[in-house]
Amino acid sequence: MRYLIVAEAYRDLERLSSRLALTERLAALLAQTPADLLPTVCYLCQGLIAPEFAGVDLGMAEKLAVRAVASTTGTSAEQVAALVRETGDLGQAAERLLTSPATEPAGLTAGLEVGEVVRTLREIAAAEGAGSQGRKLELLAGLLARATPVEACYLLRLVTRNLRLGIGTPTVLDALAQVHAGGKAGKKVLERGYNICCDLGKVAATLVSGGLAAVEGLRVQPGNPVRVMLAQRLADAGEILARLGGQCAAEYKYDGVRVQAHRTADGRIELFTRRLEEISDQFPDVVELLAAGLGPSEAILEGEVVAYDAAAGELRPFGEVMLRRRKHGIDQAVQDVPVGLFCFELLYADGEDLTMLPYPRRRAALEAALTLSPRLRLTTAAEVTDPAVLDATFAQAVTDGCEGLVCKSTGPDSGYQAGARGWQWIKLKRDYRTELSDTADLVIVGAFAGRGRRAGVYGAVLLAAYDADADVFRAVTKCGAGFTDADLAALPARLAPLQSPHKPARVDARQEPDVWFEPGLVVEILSAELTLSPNYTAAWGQIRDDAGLAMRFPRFTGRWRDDKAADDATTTRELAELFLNARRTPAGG
DNA sequence: TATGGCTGCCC
DNA sequence: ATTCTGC
DNA sequence: GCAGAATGGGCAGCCATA
Repeated sequence: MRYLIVAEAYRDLERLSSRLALTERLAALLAQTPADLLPTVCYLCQGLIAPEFAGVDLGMAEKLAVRAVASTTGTSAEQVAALVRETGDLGQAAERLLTSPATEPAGLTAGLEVGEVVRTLREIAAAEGAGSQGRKLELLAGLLARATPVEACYLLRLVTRNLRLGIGTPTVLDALAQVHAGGKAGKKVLERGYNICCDLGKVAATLVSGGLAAVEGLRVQPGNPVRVMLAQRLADAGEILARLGGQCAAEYKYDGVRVQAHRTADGRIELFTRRLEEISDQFPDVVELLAAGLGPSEAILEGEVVAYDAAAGELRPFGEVMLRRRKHGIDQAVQDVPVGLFCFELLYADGEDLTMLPYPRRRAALEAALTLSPRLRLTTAAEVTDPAVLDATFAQAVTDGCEGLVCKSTGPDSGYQAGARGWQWIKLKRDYRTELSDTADLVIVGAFAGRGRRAGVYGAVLLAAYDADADVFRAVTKCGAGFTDADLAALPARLAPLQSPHKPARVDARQEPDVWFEPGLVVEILSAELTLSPNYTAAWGQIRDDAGLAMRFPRFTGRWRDDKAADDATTTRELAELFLNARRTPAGG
């Protein structure tokens, strides 16, 4: 099958926006795909070359791809990068370069085969060791040299993991159902199949070879990760309870790494992250905890791995558990950063799929399946029916060092919805509630060119706090979330008078924005918390010698502080105080 | 051998 | 992770 | 309300290069 067929389908998809039309066009592509290539084309439509949990990393992304484009088109990497900045899309930039008369010796571009595209990308993924970057570059450049401009465009978007077609896995499932399962009716079955095996190619192959019945026959199986259930967000206790039918189980939301632990029939224990990465090697202590404390001979359970001082009963911040995400020096790291596993779900036990059971029964089964120990624990949970009690529970959770609560439905609808972000689980976090959150009024000192749908406007801004002692503005975060299209459209005009050809004298930042601005425009920024930062210079040295402050999950609140001048902005001293107060009293007032 | 850029993956 | 937008 | 696509900080690993 020619890759051009796929690329042209992509081109059509990109121009559509109605979901029905997208599904229709995708179905047409799948319908003309030979059965043996169907799994591959499904992966390609997901922006993958293998199932997520296969662990295939290209080790190549935009920067290397830019060099490959430069090499193929006989331009410089700087020129390609400039075009990327202008168009907001490497695929488009390459397509333009390949189409220009200077580089196109007409007719020489025979085009690619789907098979060779995938084979070559796998070869790129496999390349490692000295000289591997050059090899990856060569391989991609080789493909590009024979690709038509449209093929090059989507090949590059595939490599940069940014297909931008307006379709995701749910739409591919829709299309698959339409083509091979006799219409929309099959969608639910396919969805379920995908959610429990996490392999769209396998679902497609199963469907084609054995029909819908075969897909229905796919089973949850220890050793094969299940797509995790996700939570909605809400800021108000009353609303949450209303959504959950007046009653919920409020569980502490720990700030760590979510893991899905599998014990297979042979007794091995494997840990997967929420994005299906295998991380058993990084947490041998967690594997041991489960080996000792997990009853069922086969099981799938979920919990949060949290840096945890068991002796003090103290939950440690997120950053500490991240130090455990390493490949080398694990033994030392295990000693340096002790962790606990706080369990909250049991999906499978002793041959039985529990995902259809309502939450209370799963929780009971979880409790029965575990022999708890100081580091192997259950999440703190409470049945709640009163908004005031929910608020109090929330406050306690934050005081105890948690992010907040996950409020879970206890009703008949409370099965484990693999892969779904439904309303059976609702998150309540401190920063969702403006009155409890720390906002800062920060000064825009720079901006970055937008990508994709933000091409042509700024995609993010560089923000600084005011160091009143030095009369300098020190960078504290970038921010691109929270801006509406209208906000973004308005930004260039607001900032134009402040634009500077170089970093302004009163700005202290290590980042290199595409455009600098004299401090003048102030915006309100909300964040989950302040963190120590090796990259941002706000309050540098005030808390720790070699660190400044940055923001976790920054977003624009929508409030332009036109009433404030730059030196009325939040000061670095105030940020330092906020940081220190947050550490002493997690409840924050 | 040390450093820095890039990548991938946690949140 | 959070947030916005088109359907 | 779903699905998709914008965007954040920061760490470790790997490779290229000074």
